[in-house]
Amino acid sequence: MEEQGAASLSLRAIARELGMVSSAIYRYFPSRDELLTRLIIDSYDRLGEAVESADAAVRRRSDFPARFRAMTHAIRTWVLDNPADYALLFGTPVPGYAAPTDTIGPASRYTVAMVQLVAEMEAAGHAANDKVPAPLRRDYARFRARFGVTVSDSMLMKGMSAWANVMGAINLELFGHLHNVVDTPGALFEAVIDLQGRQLFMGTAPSRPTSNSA
Amino acid sequence: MEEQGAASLSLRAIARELGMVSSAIYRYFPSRDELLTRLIIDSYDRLGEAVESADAAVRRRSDFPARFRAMTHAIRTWVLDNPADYALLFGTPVPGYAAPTDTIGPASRYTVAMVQLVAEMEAAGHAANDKVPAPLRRDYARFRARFGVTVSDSMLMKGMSAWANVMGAINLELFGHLHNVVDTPGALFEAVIDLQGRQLFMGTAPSRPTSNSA
DNA sequence: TGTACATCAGTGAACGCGCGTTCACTGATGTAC
DNA sequence: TGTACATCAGTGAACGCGCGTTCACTGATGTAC
Repeated sequence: MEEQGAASLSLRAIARELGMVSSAIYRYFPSRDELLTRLIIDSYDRLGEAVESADAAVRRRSDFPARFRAMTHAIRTWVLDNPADYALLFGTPVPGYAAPTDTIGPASRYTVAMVQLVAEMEAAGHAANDKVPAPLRRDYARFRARFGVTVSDSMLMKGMSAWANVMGAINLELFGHLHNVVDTPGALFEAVIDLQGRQLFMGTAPSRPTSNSA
Repeated sequence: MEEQGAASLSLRAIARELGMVSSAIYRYFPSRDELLTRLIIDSYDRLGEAVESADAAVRRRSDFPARFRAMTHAIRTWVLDNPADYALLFGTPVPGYAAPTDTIGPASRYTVAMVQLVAEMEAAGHAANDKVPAPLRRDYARFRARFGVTVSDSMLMKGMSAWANVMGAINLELFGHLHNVVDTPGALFEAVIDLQGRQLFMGTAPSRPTSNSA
């Protein structure tokens, strides 16, 4: 059973799209919430898959800027190709619905992929030495434990800030906040990624003076 | 007529909240869309007002980092105090609704306030020299013309990237994407603002070597 | 100051619609002997 | 190979609900003379 279109997120709309009558859904899901959960998990998984394979497609594994570009572009491209999924995952939460714990794993996938990148950067000698507030350090310790990634607090913080920047640019574009302001959101995204990348890579050159591709 | 609570955005919910019967709304607004427009305009105006007065409260006008902090915190604070307004302004667009041009002015207010800041920074000697793609330069020319602000392309681009970063961090927090990841979103926001501020201010010291508060 | 009437702010019933959910059902497909 | 029956996938009618919208109405407030 595949729900590729996924235009609207009402049970009846999904049934309609599948060419079924609404009650037929209940043969597969006990309630709308379980259907929603499944849709959310599938969407997060497809997004995560898109980001991971974009990263994997970069041959020079030490070319971190290229990998950052590949991953962020993968997010934007996937979102533009699947605007309904974007609304489902990143739009206003559905009023009555509370996501169960099953969604945490898939939901983290695309984020962890990006954090993995900064972890590898750090392992390769890039340093970050920003002060990290104590409460965040606790959160980060849990994050590392849960997702099994080795990365310093300050590098993780940098990664999360970059994550917020990327998702913010996409959010503004997808939800129409650039209308009448920026006609070429692709160019703006490029610029944002570029500036953010600069903060991520050039500000923190490898500590060992390896021959570096600038 | 004031709709301070503004919990849900359905016409009937708003009527309920005002202690009225739903049809009474039609004495004041010809349709749901016009009501929505009014709510959106009012909300944007209150957000803009919050940001502007937070900025105005910083006495040392040349203390740009302080003003940046004041404005971004004003956005987050206002949003946390008015989550329903956040959903209305920045959540998933309402399906049938297309915002009329009347909303553009108020909608731009908080953004223009932040752009005004980078414009003043530039006037005070801060420089930005990132390459700006041609299509964005056209967009930016229109932006300057419409809002009457004097700022270079590269500085405006930096400002917009910072804007995306701030709104992204807020979006992740408000829509629950930090659940089970970061328990102290306030600390993360602080850190994001700090990193973003560093990119905005320390990367581009004033060209004239004035005595600078680091 | 008192009556007559217009205006105003809001009521309450009703409409058609899409929603999530239930329930008895139908007819095709698979399995047993 | 042929019949009997269970399982399966989906139908279709119905429910109660909240929605946006309409319409005839009510009763309080303001104004004219």
